[in-house]
Amino acid sequence: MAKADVSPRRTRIQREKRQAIFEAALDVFSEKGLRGATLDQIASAAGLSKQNIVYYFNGKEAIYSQLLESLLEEWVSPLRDLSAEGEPMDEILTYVSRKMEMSRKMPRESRLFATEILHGAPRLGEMLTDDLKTLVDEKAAVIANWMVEGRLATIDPHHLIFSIWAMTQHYADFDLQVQAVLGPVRSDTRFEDAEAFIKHMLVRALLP
Amino acid sequence: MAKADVSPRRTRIQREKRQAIFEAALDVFSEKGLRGATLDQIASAAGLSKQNIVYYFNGKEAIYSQLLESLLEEWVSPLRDLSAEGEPMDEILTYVSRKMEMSRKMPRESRLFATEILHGAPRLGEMLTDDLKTLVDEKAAVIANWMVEGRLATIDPHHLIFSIWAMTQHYADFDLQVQAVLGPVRSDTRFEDAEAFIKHMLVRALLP
DNA sequence: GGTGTTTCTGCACGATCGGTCAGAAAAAGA
DNA sequence: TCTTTTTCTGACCGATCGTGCAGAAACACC
Repeated sequence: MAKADVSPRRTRIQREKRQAIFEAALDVFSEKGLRGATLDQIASAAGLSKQNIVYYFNGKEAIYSQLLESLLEEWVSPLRDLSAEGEPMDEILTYVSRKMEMSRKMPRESRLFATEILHGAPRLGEMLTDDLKTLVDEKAAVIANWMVEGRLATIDPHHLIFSIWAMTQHYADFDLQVQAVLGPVRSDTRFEDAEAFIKHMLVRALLP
Repeated sequence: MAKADVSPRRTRIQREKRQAIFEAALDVFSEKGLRGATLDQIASAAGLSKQNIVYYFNGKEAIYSQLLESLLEEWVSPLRDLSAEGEPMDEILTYVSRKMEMSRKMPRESRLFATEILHGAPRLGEMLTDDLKTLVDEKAAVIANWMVEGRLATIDPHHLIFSIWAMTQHYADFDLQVQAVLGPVRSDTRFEDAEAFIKHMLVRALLP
């Protein structure tokens, strides 16, 4: 589907500049959205001229699409790493830890995906119904199996995964609201507190 | 602050047209965002001309701001109705029910607020740090008191509220992803299943 | 140093969008 | 009915934005 570069052969300058553009685009797109962002803003943030941006990417949409695509694999890696071989509760709590770490360290990526899905995800489309669904179904089956074995309490594995997504990503996507409500005093430990809270809830819900 | 109409005196036509514009704007803004939406799209959706839209509102931003403001009170009403006089578990589960009902019946409003906060909420600002913080602090205190009285297990009330926001709104804001993952088969009961799941988790977490 | 390729810029076009304004049309009030 | 106010429209403007293109500048290779 992706008409991606048939020749991934890139010069040093191409690699550097493309990376700089990606970094700048992540900044601008995550803050303003696809339509709110302008090529000038991205160019300025990348320290390049607008025309030079167009030289490396065929237009604004191309940057956006390729940026999304380049981030997708890392974005779902925590779930992919959830292993059927591990200790059930450990695996799930590790998953929560990694998701919270991403909310802390990659809020721009979280907001980028959130905005995309929120607005219809025209650029993800099959990625959701195919790849993501397959991955989630597979991991849900692993969790369901743990429940059958009596190693976890029985709850719906799909909604369990949804609830982990929701709670962890909430602290990235809605960080502004969280900070506004918590105030400056309690806000300095909000990520640690949130992680402890989520894990506490999940342990209570999942202990056999 | 709001230079809102000093005279709320409105003719019948004004009321009807303003309402039609609000309805159309909610459609367009929730789908495309503030910058992605155009006056022509709103006008077309409202069955009016672009100039007529400008006649009733002073520009696009004004529609957006007044729309947000007009929805805010209803949006937080479920939390406002959480009563210290009620039975603790009932009150919290009723709150979840009402939030899920809003995700089901008011997804446009949910996405509108989500996008606004996600992108910095320049139009809410003090509304969050003042009104919302006050409301949440007040209700968190109510819940904390229930815990002191031994009527609920002790967990952090603020993060409890955040987790309810996150889980319930997830099914509105990320409905596309939820549907993609669940598939058409399981998706028809997704709201009922989600509500049951969330309540189950909260009961487990909150039972003394 | 010469040559071909890659990288970058100046210029400018066309499209879109938000907003203005005079005046027409419709409604309300007398 | 006549007048006043409200409502609506057509024409248009300035600004912004994405994009194309010719050619300059920088670079790589021999």
